[in-house]
Amino acid sequence: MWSVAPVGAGNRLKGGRVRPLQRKEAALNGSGESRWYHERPLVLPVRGRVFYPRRCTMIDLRYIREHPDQVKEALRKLHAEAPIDEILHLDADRREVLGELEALRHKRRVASKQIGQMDDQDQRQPHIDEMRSVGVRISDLEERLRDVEHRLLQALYLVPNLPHESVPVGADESENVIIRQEGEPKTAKDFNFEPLPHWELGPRLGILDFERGVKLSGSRFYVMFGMGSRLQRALIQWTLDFHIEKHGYTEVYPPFVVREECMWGAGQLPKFMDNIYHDVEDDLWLIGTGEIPMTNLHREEILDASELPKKYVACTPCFRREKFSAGRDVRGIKRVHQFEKVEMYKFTTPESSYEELEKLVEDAEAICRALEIPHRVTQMVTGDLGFTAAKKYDIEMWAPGSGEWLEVSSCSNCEAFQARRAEIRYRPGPDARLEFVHTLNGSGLALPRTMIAVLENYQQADGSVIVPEVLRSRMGGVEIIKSDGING
RNA sequence: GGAGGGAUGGCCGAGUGGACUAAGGCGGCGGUCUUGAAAACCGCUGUGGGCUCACACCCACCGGGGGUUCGAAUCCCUCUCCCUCCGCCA
Repeated sequence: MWSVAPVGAGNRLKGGRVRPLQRKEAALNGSGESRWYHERPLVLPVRGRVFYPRRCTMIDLRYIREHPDQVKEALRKLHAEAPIDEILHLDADRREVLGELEALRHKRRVASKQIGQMDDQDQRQPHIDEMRSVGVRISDLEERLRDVEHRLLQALYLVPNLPHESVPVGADESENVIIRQEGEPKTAKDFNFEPLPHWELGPRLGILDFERGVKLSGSRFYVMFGMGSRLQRALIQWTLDFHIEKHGYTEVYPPFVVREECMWGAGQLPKFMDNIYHDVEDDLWLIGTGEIPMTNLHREEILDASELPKKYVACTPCFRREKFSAGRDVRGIKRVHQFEKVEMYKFTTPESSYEELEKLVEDAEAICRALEIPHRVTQMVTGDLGFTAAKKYDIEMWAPGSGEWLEVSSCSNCEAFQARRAEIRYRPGPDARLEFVHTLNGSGLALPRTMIAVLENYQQADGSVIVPEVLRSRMGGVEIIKSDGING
């Protein structure tokens, strides 16, 4: 059960919340007074155990300990905050307590062995009495240690990944750097008519239905019909096959709901707690991206150096509460609660991860190119990196109807950030120490936005949409989606 | 949903309060022997942390957590996971 030393509210995660959890068994059998609800500490559990900093997060802690100024400087560039001073303080506390505790444990161990070898009860008793008092001190120190480690770990989990040196410094997304662009954005002049946004185009064709989405599930939900649904399915299959056959990825079909520790491992918790759907009944979490199950495929594993890099691709639904973007992008299918995404994921050695990041971006771009849709690659500046990435590129497709560049892919190198949280390691050589792998993820691509780009780029004056050539064989040879295409 | 059985090192597997510093075996690494290999024999073997320039040393880890005890793989409580059978079911 989750019994740890009591921690004051001030030690709880900033912005987090402590969720009451139903634990009938615990309430019935446990020692606590609470009847039906237990407060759960916000500590990463792994296989049901509390995940102490002595485990994998220690490497990160050691870096903070030895380079506090660099860490603070990096956080400043990220425009992020983390309790570094608190971490340093707790770390010092921890080591002080630990030193004292271990000395006492050693003393007890030696003495206990001697007591076991004594026959004479009168001879034993004074030693037993002494060790009894040592045991009390050990218990006290252990409780202090638990408390300190608990607080230390909570603080550590608030530290975002630090940026790679090659990432340009910038405050926010407005300063992101355009790396390259392929194709010219199409304008009304190119079309010879005013291109429609997909939220008009789709319903007119009878392939997108927002009213029924609301009827079934509420705002930000939608229904696709006929050739719309078929177009998406063709895109998914074609994209998966593309990455499998041309880029050497292994297809994965993972669960779409996961345990809480998967969320911590992938870096979704604690930061994005309020953006994730969570089933309280069985304590399962709906994935917001395929990155989550794929990160955890090798959680707590030691990979063989010879099998790196491991490259996976999966199409998964993604569920997002979008609590942080209320009122933004409310029209169309650009920002929705449920969508499909083809996700690429790599486990690599530290030496090759940046090379693999470039390849990852190229793999995603190849999809844009094959679809013949203008796109560009942008690099995130430090202020727009997010919580888990050390370096990140976005790929944007031009949507002429909506009149904007649409982020269809995001490719990140998380370095050891997720590997450390999920404890994914490999042995670099026969006698080498275990090291954390690097993990990378990249959409290849996100379906609704790719659908938007296809619909808006391939639309014609009469409201019909040409099917991109590469998809036709998967759509029964259909070349044009017309308004009578519902049953097509 | 019901009943039962389990969880020990890379793997198999012994271990009911003190020599567990975890038996034995398999695998792996090194060596002896050999022209070479096999076999045989000998030795070694995990993870994390603390303290260290380093070595050495110390602490923890037998599914997780808590407890009893001078002392716990072993006893108690609790949670999780896995397996088998029955029931239900796409």
